[in-house]
Amino acid sequence: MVTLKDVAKKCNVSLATVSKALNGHTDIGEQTADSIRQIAKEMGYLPNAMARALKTNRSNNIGVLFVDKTSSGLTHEYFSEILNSLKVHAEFRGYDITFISSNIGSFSMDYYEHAKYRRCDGVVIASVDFDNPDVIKLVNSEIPTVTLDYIFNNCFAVMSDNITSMQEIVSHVYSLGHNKIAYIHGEDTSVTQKRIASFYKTCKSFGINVPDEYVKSAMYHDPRSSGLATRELLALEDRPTCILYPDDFSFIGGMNEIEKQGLSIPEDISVVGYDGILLSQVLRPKLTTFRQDAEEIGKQAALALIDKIENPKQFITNHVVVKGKLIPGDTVKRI
Amino acid sequence: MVTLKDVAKKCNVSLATVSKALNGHTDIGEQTADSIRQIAKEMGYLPNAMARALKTNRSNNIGVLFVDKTSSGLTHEYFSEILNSLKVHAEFRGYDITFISSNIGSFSMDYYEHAKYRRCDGVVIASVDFDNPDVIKLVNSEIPTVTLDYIFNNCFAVMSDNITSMQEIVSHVYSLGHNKIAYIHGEDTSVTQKRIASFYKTCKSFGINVPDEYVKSAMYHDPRSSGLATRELLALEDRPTCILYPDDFSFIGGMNEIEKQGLSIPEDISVVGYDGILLSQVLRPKLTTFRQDAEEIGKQAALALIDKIENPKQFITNHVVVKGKLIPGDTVKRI
DNA sequence: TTGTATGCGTTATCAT
DNA sequence: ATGATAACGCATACAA
Repeated sequence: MVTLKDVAKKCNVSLATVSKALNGHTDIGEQTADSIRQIAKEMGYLPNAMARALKTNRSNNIGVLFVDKTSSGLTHEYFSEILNSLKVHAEFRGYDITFISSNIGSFSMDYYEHAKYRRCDGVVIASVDFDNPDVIKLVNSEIPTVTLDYIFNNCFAVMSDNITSMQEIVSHVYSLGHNKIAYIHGEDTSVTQKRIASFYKTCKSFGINVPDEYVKSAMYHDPRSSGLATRELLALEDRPTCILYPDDFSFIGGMNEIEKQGLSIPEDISVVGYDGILLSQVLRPKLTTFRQDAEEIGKQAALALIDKIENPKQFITNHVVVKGKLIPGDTVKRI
Repeated sequence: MVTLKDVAKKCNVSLATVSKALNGHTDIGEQTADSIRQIAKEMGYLPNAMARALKTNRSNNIGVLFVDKTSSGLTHEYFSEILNSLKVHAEFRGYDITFISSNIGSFSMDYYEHAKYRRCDGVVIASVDFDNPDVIKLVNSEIPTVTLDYIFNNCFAVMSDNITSMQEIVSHVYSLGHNKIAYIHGEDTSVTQKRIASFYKTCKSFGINVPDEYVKSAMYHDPRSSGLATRELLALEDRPTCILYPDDFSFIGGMNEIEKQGLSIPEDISVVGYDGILLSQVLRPKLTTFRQDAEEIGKQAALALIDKIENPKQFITNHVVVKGKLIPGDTVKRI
């Protein structure tokens, strides 16, 4: 381990001078600084992040909290895309990413304690379970936080645009002649509530009547439950002409059910997914879906959090809405 | 921030005593220790990981290096499952996970420097690009490392069993009467080489002749290239009766091509995937595939690395092979 | 412009 | 059984 002290000795200057030179302070002679940097590099000097953090009380490390009931958060492509984007943009700004969880080591810490223990400068919370007391404790703590797809009143939030997205989907489907539109939605979350409300509202704006039996409950990322809902919808006396799914992956369950009944997409029934994951783009017929801009969501989260960390005084806590984009495919027939 | 000093003051003992009590040293009086622990808890004391790391030269943090040419590593379900498992088991042993990358902040560090800077106690390397000089530098450094699916001579490796898996796949297909078996493989990596060799060897052991045109090159996780390869195979004069794909996701490309030609699975052509991702289990017909035990791979990687970190002297650097499992589906017809 | 000295919070050594 | 103290590597206030 080569330390500042070693470099100082080699350079015949004081430790403080080396520190300043390496950190680009202006009160060091031009050539002195240059030669110090040069020698430090030659010696393979690397700052010790721990020592620096201890001294400055800043770890340059941001925590990521993914709580998923199924603990499959990472295998959900939407989240892994966000995580990747978050990582890229945080790293660009000099921050590393550490996962936060409870149960670290033999005894358990809650999220706040874990983040505090690691001296995270901030935490990004992507979770379905915002009612979790531990999550609430973290959000209300002095640690800067940013939430995804959920708004706390004292915490910056990055929201995917669930209102507009449903508007666009319904409008698209309606413009192709459909007015018997069914919606299979995911489990009850604030995101789901928004989508449902927007679904009803948009339908109403077009004068579309939505019978109760056209709105089915299923689970996100779960083809089985969407398959069951699909079966129910297909069994209706007055069958819908188009079904909206909770997400692209769940649609697979619907697809299976539809094919099983000898129906074909989109000739006999039209369908729309949600998320725009890779899968939706490689299925044939190509799935009509709504692409959430996960890259942008991750980026906004990183930038907002870092801004909050670095400029706490002037930071304005509000929320930003990230627009997605309808991706027309070949699964909605013009009728 | 409540520190050891604060607790010491409250307890009317010295700072050293508190430290010992909290760390379970035996040279502290039973009741003293108890009351100290009690009070520390009440005061909400949390150790400062940075200070501790500085002093002990151990960060209780392990780095994860995912290099993917497409930088889509995380969106590959196989890897995200491994990552999740790694995380769970590392956390259980008291270690947190931090991503390692180059380009941290404005200037770039290589992987070794990054890991060193963060004082990672060890690094897990999951990468396709093991030729990368920076990866090699890291592996050859003093930092304990564990590689996934690649063997360096001085580094513990966790290997998925690519030899046996191909044996099982070919045996299964052969047992159902196929002897015209085509293999679409991924890009050239050591994993691919093993699978190809095992494919040829197993075929030979059954007396199956494999014409050169039955072995096609495509890319992992890329339905397009597998789709093209499928087209070529289907155009063959002497068409194979079964096609093995690089992975489940790539199979989608083949599926599209097969359907496009009006053929059906498995009546007209049989197919087998690889990986056993969620998707393979929800498609209908259910895809016959080989499930890699990503959970076990992540676990073994975590345990081996931590063992290497905590018992460097007695640690034996070798490799462990994690067996997967053939998951018969409905895509291979008995002929 | 450069150097000295202090302390961040902890662990560990050595006294007592 | 308990306490005083040094040291980990660094940044910084202050002195020179």
